[in-house]
Amino acid sequence: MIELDETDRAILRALVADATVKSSTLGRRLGLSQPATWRRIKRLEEAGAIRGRRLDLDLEKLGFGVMVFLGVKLATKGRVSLEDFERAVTAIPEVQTVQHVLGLYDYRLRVVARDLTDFERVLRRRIMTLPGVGNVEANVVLSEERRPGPLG
Amino acid sequence: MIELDETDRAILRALVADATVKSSTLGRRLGLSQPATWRRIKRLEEAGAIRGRRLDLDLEKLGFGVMVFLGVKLATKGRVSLEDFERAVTAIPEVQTVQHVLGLYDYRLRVVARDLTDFERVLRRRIMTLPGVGNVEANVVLSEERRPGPLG
DNA sequence: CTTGAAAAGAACTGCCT
DNA sequence: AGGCAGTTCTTTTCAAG
Repeated sequence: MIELDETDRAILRALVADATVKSSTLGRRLGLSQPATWRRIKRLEEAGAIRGRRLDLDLEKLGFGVMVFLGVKLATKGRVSLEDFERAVTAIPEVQTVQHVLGLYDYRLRVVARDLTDFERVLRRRIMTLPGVGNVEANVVLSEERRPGPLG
Repeated sequence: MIELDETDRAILRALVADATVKSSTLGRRLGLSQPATWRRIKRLEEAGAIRGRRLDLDLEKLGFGVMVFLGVKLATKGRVSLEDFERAVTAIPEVQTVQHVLGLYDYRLRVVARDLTDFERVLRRRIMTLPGVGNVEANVVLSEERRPGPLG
C-alpha cells in the first residue's frame, strides 16, 4: 500500500476532477513549484497509484441515452460456467463493465444503449442468451452524480 | 445528438483507453496529420462529446481494497424525501457515485472502504441512518473488467 | 524543497490545396 | 475537410542554493 501525505492527496483530488490541469497551475494552488509538483505526479504514476488518464465521454450526446445496470444470477456456477459467462459477456459491445460480485447476484453489468427499444434488443438477444444465465434484474439510470470520493 | 464519422470514432476509442496519447502519434496511426487530428479532438470537445479527462486511480494501492454497490429502497419517496436523501448521501465521503434509478431500488450507490470492517462502519453509521432509507442490498465487487463500450 | 534556466516536445495558428 | 510550416506553450531535465 502506498503512503500519501496531504499534498499527494490534494494532487490526486485535483487530477481526478480534471486531469488536464497543468503542474504549474496545480503547484501554485498548493504552494509548490512546478518541478516539485511534477515530480510528485511522476512518483505517484511510478508507484502505481495513478493507473492512467481516461476520456470522460458524454454518452447522451453521442446517441447513447440509456444506461442500465443489470444484476445477473447464474443458474449453474461451477468454475467452468463462470469462465463461459465471462467470455461470452465480454463479446457484447454494449457492455461497458463486467463486475464479478458477492451478494444476491453473481455479476453486475453496466450496459449502454441508444434507447429503450435498443436496450430491449440487447437484453433479449444478447444478455438473456448468455450461457448459464438465471435471474436478471435491471435498474435504468435516471441520473448520476459523481462525488470526489474518500480522497476528497 | 452529435454525428461522428469512422475517424472520430477511432479517435474517441483511442482516447477512452488512454487519454495521454499525443495527437501526432494518434494521427500517424490513423493516416492523418498532427494538426488534422488535433482539430478533430478540439471539435469533439467543443461539441461536448468529450466532457473532460480524468485520472484513473488504483484504489487498492491507495488502501481502499473494498468496493461495494448498494441498492437502496426508500421507505417514503415524495419529492422532498428524494432531495433529503440526495443531500445527505452527498455528504458521505466514501460514496463515489449516486445514481437515481428505476427498478427494484430507488438509488444505487458506489461505495469504497478500506476493508470490510471499515465498510461495516460506513454502512451502519452512515448509510442506514440516511433519511427515508428502507431496504438496502449490497454487492461486494470481487473483480471488475472494463470494456471499450459501444464505440469500440 | 526552492528558483531559474535551458532543451525537447507537444499543442496551437495561419495559410494553402 | 486535410497538409505544411512556423509559433507558442508545457513538459522535462538540469544546475545551484
